[in-house]
Amino acid sequence: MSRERVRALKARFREQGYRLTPQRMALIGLLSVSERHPSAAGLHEEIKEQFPTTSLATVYKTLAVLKQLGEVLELEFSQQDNRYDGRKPYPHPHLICTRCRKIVDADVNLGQIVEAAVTDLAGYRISSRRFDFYGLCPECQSRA
Amino acid sequence: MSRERVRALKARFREQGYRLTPQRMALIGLLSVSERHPSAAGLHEEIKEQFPTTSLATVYKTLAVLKQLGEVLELEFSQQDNRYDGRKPYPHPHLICTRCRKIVDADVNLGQIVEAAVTDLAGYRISSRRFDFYGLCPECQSRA
DNA sequence: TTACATGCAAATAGTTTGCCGCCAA
DNA sequence: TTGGCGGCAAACTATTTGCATGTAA
Repeated sequence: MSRERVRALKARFREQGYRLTPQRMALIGLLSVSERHPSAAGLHEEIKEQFPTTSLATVYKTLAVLKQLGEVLELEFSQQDNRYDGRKPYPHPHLICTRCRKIVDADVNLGQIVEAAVTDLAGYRISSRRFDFYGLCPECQSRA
Repeated sequence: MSRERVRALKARFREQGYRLTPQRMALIGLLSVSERHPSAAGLHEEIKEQFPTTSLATVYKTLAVLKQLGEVLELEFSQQDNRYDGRKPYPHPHLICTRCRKIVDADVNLGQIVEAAVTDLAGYRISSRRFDFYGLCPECQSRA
């Protein structure tokens, strides 16, 4: 539940010696609620509704802190905004619409399926993984 | 075998009405051989050994053609160079070292394992997928 | 011959950084 | 009180684009 997630994130900030500024609390609140895997720019737009002077740089800097704490999952893209998940900061599969760029969680536990196979694969120490599915969401299919 | 791959790629260029310039043939040759998932800049460096005047823009433009033909797999990253695979242009899992950035193919057929589950997942029409594993390669582990 | 490709340079865009003033602890 | 933080602007970097020249077919 998002209220708990907010509390947990604030606690982690405090215990790691990071200051809890209004901007950071706002970002934590948004990330704890959003299921839409927002971009930094999107988060910035939302935060400005509460704190109009907030800069995009601050959003990026706070996301960097959260990444370092392992409290946000970053989905990298090369020519589009990266997308962030603060509700489920651990690797999990997504459904990514190649048209509208909507990202939702895939309801299939691929992690467990291949867990045994990937913990020590070819001598690698696996620390993270990325299972993404690209395709058209139902809405875009009907628009086509 | 890479000689066949070269032939196939040249044929596809011709049949699609694309010209086979020396630069393009060099790039096709490199992509058909390289198992290291090179970056555009890396390919540019290699091509310049054969054709010193070749520009990076031409490399990108030719990669764009190959992408459109579905003859190269592009692995996107946000703050590092994208990486390309012209030998196996279809989705397949990789092992990506988070330290040295080396990328090798993962010898596990995840695609087949979850094939049935993902062809029509949550109403999406899946067209592509990305299964990447991040971690330390054996070399980097021993250096740590 | 001529439409398409090359190569240069400039533009683009997401992200990061430097610096100074400010405020959370 | 004070060292970390926010905000602004500039820097950075991978990639894309525009255009004049060159060349594959």
